Amino acid sequence: MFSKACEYGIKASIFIALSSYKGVRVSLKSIAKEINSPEAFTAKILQDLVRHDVINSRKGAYGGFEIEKELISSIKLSHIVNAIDGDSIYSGCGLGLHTCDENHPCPVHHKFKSVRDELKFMLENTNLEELALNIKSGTSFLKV
Amino acid sequence: MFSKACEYGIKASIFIALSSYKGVRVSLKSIAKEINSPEAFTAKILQDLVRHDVINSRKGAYGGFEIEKELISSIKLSHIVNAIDGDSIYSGCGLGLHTCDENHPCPVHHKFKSVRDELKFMLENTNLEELALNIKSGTSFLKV
DNA sequence: TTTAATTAGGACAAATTTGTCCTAATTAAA
DNA sequence: TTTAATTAGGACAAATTTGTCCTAATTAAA
Repeated sequence: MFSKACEYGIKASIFIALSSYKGVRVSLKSIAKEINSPEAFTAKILQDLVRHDVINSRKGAYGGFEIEKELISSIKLSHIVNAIDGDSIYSGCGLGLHTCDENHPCPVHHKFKSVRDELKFMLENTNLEELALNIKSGTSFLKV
Repeated sequence: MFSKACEYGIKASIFIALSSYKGVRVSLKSIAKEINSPEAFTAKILQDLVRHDVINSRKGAYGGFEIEKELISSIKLSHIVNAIDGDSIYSGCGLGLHTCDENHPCPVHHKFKSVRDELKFMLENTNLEELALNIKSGTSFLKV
């Protein structure tokens, strides 16, 4: 469904949010350990998220990644997915046609519409706060 | 959403179904032309579909690909997708966790459930007949 | 039986995604 | 000012997906 990069990006963002609530920046190292991802590859993805203003970074000693507490609830899954994979999952034709719309639909266009719309709605209406809280309460898990 | 291979596989199957209604086998060449796909790569995908009993092939002169008329309406999108991509789209964890279920859900498990279920339902309840008929009537299109 | 047309399939190449390694730049504490 | 800890980012490598080329096997007509 998502690329590996996107999967790591989502998990990393949740962990950063969780830690930001406690007011502590987290290092690449601890993120990679916590979400069970390859460190250097995760670094690239985090750079991407920084560039897209999803997370903040601070270089140097005592540096790391964080998200402003007040912003956590306003960051949607769609922001993360868009930053890393673009919007091709829920826009773009299911069968890869160059142009595919109501006037010139691919064979599965209408069949897919509700699935894509629901996916889009879900991504745009799920925020980092709720995901982080579920981790905190032990209702969901970041690895294994 | 799907792999390129799967996109080609779905489009090819629809075209083969369409032609099989007319009682004519279609060659790889004409399939690739009709669905605008690379010929040799399409060949591999068709082999896969033959092995999975989604379509039939006949070698040699006057050979090509076909589907038994009576079976067309019983072939679901899920059969094609499963043959080529497996079932990882609608089973398998959205964040790539090894084990992810009700007892040990990833952060997006419940959020994704309805999307995945709807996708699964759609794939399992859409058959080649209806897709082929829409092409025939000009309601949908296989290329551009 | 010969020939032309066709699928099957192996070997490989190109493109993309995933992942690694190394150095530069930066930061805060000592 | 020095040092240790850290992100940024370039270059590259491995793995996977996508795509190509070629020959073998098969088929039906002539």
